[in-house]
Amino acid sequence: MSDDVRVRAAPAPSGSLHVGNVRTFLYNWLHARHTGGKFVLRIEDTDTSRFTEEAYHAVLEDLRWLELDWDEGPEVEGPHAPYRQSQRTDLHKRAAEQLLADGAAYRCYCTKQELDERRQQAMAEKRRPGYDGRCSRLTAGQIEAFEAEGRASVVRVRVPNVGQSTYEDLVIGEVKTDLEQIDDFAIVRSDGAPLYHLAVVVDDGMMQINHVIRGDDLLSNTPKQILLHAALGNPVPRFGHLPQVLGPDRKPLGKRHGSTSIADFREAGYLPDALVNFLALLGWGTADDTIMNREDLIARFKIGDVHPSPAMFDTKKLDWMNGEYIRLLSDDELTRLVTPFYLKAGLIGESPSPQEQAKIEAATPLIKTRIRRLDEASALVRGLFGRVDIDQQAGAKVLGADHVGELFTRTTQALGAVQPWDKENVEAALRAVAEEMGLKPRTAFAPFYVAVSGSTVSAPVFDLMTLIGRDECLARIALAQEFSRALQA
RNA sequence: GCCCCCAUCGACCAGCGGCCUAGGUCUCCACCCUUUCAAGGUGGCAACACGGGUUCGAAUCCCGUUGGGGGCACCA
Repeated sequence: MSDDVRVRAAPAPSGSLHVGNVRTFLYNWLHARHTGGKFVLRIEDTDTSRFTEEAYHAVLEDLRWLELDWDEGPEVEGPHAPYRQSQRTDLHKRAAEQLLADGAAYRCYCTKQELDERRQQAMAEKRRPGYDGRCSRLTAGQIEAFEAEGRASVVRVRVPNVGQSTYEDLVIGEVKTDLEQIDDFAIVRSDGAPLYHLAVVVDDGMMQINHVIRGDDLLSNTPKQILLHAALGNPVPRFGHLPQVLGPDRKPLGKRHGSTSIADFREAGYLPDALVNFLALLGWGTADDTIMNREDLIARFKIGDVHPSPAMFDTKKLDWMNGEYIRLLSDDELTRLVTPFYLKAGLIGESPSPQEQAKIEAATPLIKTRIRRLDEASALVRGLFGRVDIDQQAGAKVLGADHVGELFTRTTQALGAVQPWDKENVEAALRAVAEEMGLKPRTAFAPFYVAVSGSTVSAPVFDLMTLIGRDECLARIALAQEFSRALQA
């Protein structure tokens, strides 16, 4: 039982999750699923001023969208509830009292101002700017005097200043820290609010988390947490530190890199499976396989194989991979997924008519190999849902050619005779005209792309023409004919 | 200033002392296919940061340099 892996994700709810954090959660999730352990979700919402209920729900929604399911946590609950840190402060305070009683911690009466001054002085003298531990040496009389004075105090942990803290990191390997480098850190604020290190350690301990996998920005804090676990009498969990996810400028991925939240990726038309696959490969990989579904990932992922060096978030590869996943979709699935994007692009209304619905479905096989993100689809099939203004550049480039007038005239005649109006016949008619005029296919058909789609880039034109019908086709060709004449004049 | 972590093609990974003439994927380039754009197929360019060791043998182990990142809070 106690051998079962228990990991956790501990997001601070500040809106839609950032891809870097998601990668961390994913690795926790994969580690839990690979080992048959439990994945716990705990919301670290202690800083109530910064976090909203809305942001909290956004986090849960992101995880659900990504299909990273949690075994214990908000809404599913579990034996270690509550799973919101803000509801656990009493537990944290009690732990602090215990540490105080055991002598593992002490009250520090230095004021914020005093600490700031000393820190600045230390910096000026090029010394390490940490706390010097003076309140740990207070006499009973001095403490009494401070208390009588009504001085506020923080609670600090006594950290020995000799010796080393050593642990075996799951991804980095052995990590040694001289305890001299760690000063007596605060665990409770002067207003009584428990601080981060206390809260995590207490919660991880009570929730029996035995593998802590997190970003390496917490690496140098790990000895503190190991100390705290020991002081609290907890079994010390194993730690694994994941390197940063970098932006294209090789700086840690952040807000200034633009759209990096899960909500952004969802809106741009990335699929959760693609994102999961891609993120899994950011810091880990196999010799041969790139496209791996969740089962593959779970089967092959080993936390010990994670690369200890930082990885750059490369959108190009994500785009490619997303395209691969789109092509893996059935037509029905793809239709269902792109429809909201057509709505957003204004191609269709809230509740499409049967005719519109038929077009939506007919468009799917036409876009499937042509998009890498769902939001790219509407541009390719816009002409299917209504007339599109001719793009000036495309028009000038294609419709200005000498053969265009005759091509349009002859084609109009040919299309008038097509019977029945289906793709084979439409295509045959156009090819026949091209051949009569001795035109290469690409020069013969380009004008029709512009006439029908307004652009030279779109879904295949024979399909579009067939779908919009003869009358509409002839009308658009007539319009393009005018455009062409205007150019000649 | 002090401490810690990291270092293979442009990018992501493989490599755990000989299988390495360093492999795969994305990107890029060329060609093929082709109604545009894609998709698909074939081929190509491209890397062990540097310097010292250890060893019969090093991309792999050790040390240093350089470069990148993180930390040193009554933030998380």
